[in-house]
Formats: sequence, structure tokens, C-alpha cells
Amino acid sequence: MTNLELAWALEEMGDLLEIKGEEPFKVRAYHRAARSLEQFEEEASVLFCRGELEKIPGIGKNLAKKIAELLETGQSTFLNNLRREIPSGLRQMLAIPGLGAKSVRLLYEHLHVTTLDELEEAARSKRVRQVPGMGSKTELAILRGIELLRETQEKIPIGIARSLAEMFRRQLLALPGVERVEVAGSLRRGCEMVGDVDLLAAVRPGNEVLEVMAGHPQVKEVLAREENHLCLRTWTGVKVEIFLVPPEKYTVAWFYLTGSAEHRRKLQELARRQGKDPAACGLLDRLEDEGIKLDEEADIYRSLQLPFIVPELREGRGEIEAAVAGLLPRLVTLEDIKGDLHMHTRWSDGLSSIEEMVAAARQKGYAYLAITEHSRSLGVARGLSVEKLLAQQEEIRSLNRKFTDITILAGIEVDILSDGSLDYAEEILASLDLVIASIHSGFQQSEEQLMARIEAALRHPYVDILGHPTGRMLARRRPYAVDVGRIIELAAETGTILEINSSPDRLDLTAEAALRAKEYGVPVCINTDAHDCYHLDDIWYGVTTARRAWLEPQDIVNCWDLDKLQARLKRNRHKR
DNA sequence: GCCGTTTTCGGCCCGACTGTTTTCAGTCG
Repeated sequence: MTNLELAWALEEMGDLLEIKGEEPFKVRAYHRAARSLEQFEEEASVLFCRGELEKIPGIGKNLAKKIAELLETGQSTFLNNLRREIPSGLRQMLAIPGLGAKSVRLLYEHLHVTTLDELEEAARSKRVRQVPGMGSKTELAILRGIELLRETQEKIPIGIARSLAEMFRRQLLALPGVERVEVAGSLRRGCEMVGDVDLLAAVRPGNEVLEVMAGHPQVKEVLAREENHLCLRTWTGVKVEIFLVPPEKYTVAWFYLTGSAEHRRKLQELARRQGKDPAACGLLDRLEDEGIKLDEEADIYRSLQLPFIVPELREGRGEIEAAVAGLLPRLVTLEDIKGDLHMHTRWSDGLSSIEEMVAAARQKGYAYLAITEHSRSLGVARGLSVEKLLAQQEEIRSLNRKFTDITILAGIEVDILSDGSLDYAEEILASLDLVIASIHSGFQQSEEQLMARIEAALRHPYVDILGHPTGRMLARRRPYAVDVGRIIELAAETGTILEINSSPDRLDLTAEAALRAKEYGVPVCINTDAHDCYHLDDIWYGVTTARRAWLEPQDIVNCWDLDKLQARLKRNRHKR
């Protein structure tokens, strides 16, 4: 069992205990341990062999015992008992915004609802308001929440899909007879939400891949099984499809499974216009091979006199026309990123020191990074008082004297308060190298109020970047009521940079909005918002989103040299 | 549940907002 699987098990235990009404601190211990396992570098199974599970932060005697059982048997008696005790539908209800464990338990006790369907019915028939402490607004929130869940039902955020895919990929590769395994489908195209995880394996005859994978401990049920195809559902509810092909058919199958269907259709059209047989170009309508042998995907495009089109662009949104005209963008890559401009440290709610963040940034080959803590009003995140902010600037200055290979920018993620003012006075903001303004409160305000706040922030002379512009959380929270188009116009007018927040929970701006920003000439920056040094790796999600938005290095300020970036920041402050 | 220059008990992030009340509990970031 991997750390990720263990973390999921602990997470579920925590959720179920919370619904049961366990002590909040105990519940939090489970959730904290799950986070800790996810981020722990070494595999718990290795530590277990050495009897060192308790070296993982947040894992004590009790949790170590539960993890040991999971590692030894793939099962947990404790979790199985909890699952028997608490209907699984109750845990799903926790995902409804505004419903916590207490409310879920109350609904269960009073209305005996155990599934989302039953809860929806109870809300529709106005029975929820009979529960003490609940009224019509709660009913509405439940109905809206269920609607949100339904929209994303069967779909999971890219971050979860990618971890799961990597886990299955590694395990497939370890099986005899497996030569190659790659991710395909919408996950390979970098979509923010994916319906299932598609994996394609090149296999030799006589392998037992399907037998082994069908019995995998993560697998709850086998949805379909054919000669060369297995469709599974994991305990976490994710659909995983595994396709097997002989090595010589790999390229065509990988291309086919990557999609999108629209991209394939347009390529077929092009082939016909060129008087070619689509099948002979590897553009089959189905997965079965027709004896076409191609070494790599580029051969498929080459046969149509096209340059290679990367998976992120294969959506049938003009990429083929651009390829024909020789106008494909030179998309941003991870190597183009020269720095990360949004991260937190132990000074506020981060887990690493500034020096640890610097070391991690150096490891990535960055030339610069910005430390941007939360501002004073965000108490929950230990937002910095003016005194602490100044003290941190002093530490950053001293570190900058010490390091010659990398530059630390003293920044802030300042809250845009409910009235549109910023959380520090102008002279404080003026003393910083970089100011990100973000909304962390008053999500429920009207579009008028929210837009007035954002406009005020964008017009502020010292705001350089608007952080996570819409506030959406994938599969968890809709964007707050903002007009993204108007934000982009205002950014263009005021010279404000818009953030692509790379956190796989956010991806905000979306690829669509980032593309629109580019059309308006608004530069973006791709930031991780990391709260520890490991999450600087989340930059991959932001870069992938930017690639889906057709962005090139010149469109992204943290692909620029430090001189150019600083000149831009300075010039913009003078302009306003 | 975990953890310890507060060390084997007693803390553990805390304040704003919302919806429901009529003084507050639950949720969220």
C-alpha cells in the first residue's frame, strides 16, 4: 500500500469518526496524519519494516498500529467496523458546502436519510426544516450542494486522478510481461476534471495483468472485463480503465485513447481533404489495429504534413488549423519557469522555513521566489501583524545577502477586505517587492459588491497580482459571484497581473479564462501558493493549465528574467 | 488522536459569517 492509499484510509476514518460525533481533536489527528502521510517523502511500508512508523509526524502508537494492519493485510478492522456503522452516503453529504458532520448526523437521526437521493427528497419535500436548527435556507443550500455534486459526479479533480494514475502505472510496470505503461485520455490532455483514469499498457502474450489488477486491494468492483480491457472502480469511487495492446500497436492506440474525439474527427476530415485514407494514417475510428505500424505519435501528424500537436491542445479548438498554418504556439514548459511568486512559510500558516523554500526553489533551478504570507486579518492562517511583516522583511534582506544564486522577493498576499480596502496601509505595501491581493472572506457577497472590491484592489497603486481570481475550488466550491471577463478588462486597464493558482484544488484562473487574458494582453503568473517546500512541485498543474490556454513564455511573468520582472513591477506602480 | 525548552497531562489555529435563533451553534478558511 502506498502512502496515498494509507492517507485515504485515514481520511475516511477521520470523516466517519467525525460523523459519529467523536472528539474534534481526535478527528483532527486522523486528518492531520492523512495530510502528513501524503506529503511524507519515504514510503510508510519501508518505515514499517524498520519499525519506524512513529517517525512520521502526527503518527503515534495508535495510528501506527492501524497503519501496520493496513500494510500487512490491505484491510483495517477499525475502518471496516466504521463502514458498517456509518452509511457511506453520510460521508458523501460532507461534501455539500455548508453541511458539516454535526448537521449530517442530525439529518440522519431525525430524518433517517442515508443517501444523497434521500436527502434531496427530504429537502424538496421541506422536511429538512423540521430538524431543529435547520430552516429553508439550509434546504436550499442542500439542494444547491447536491446539484454541484451531481455536476461533478463521476468526475474527479486532476490532482487526485494524477496520483492514482501514477500509483497504478507503477504497479502495472512491475508486472511480468508489461513493457510500457502511459496515461491516456483527458488526464493526458491535462483536463482539470476527468471522468476516469485511462491507462494503456504494452504487453507481451501470456501475461496475467488483468487477473492481477482485477484483484488489486484498491479495487472495489470490476465494472467490465474483456480480452484486452479492464474497467474498475476503486474504493474511493474513481473509475480506472486499463487497456492492453501488443507493443507494435502502441502508438496508434495511445493516440486514439488520448483523444479528444473532436480532435480525431477534425484530423480525419483533413486526411480526406488531402485525399488520404484516414486508416492508413493511423486515424482509425476504433481502437482495433489495421496493421498500421507507426513508431511515435509524431508520425501520425507527419503523414498529414503537420507538426506534432501536444495532448494539451488536442481539443478541436483550432489547433489543427493553427498547425496547418504553421502557427502553433511555442507552449510554456516547466523549464521556462524562472521563479514562483506565491508561497507561505512558518511565518504564517506554512510548514517550511524561508530557507527550506529557498532550497527547494534552487533545486528547481529557479532564479527567484517571492515569500507572500497572509495578512493580519486572516487570523486562522496566522496572518502577519505589521511588526512581524517588517521583521520578516529583515530576515529576507539578510538571506539575500547570504545567497548569490537566487533572489528572494519580500511579498505579501494581502486580503481584500469586505469593503474593498486592503489589509495594510499604503506605506506598508509600498515597502514590499511584490503585492498579491486576494479575497478570503465575504464569499457570499453579491456580484456588485465583489466586483467593487476587486476593482478597488486592481486600481490600488501597489497591487501587482490578483491571486486566485475567482476563488473556485474544484468539485467543492463554485467561483464567487464575479464577472471574469470584467476582471480581465480591469486587469488590462490597470496593468495588473492575473494569477493561475497551480494548487490542484484550485486551478484558478481556468485555462479558458487564461486564454482570454492572453487575448486582452494581460500577463499572467503561474504560482503554486505552496504551504511547504514539497508543494512547489504543484507548478506542474499551473503549467499544464497554461499550456491548455495556449500560453507562451512571454505571456507569463515568472518566465521572465528577474530584471524584466522587476522593471515591469516598478513601472506599473509609477503608472498608477 | 498527537505531542512535549508548557513533558505523561492538558493543550491542540481562531475569528467571521451564516442561519437560526432571541443568544448561539455550526461551518469555513
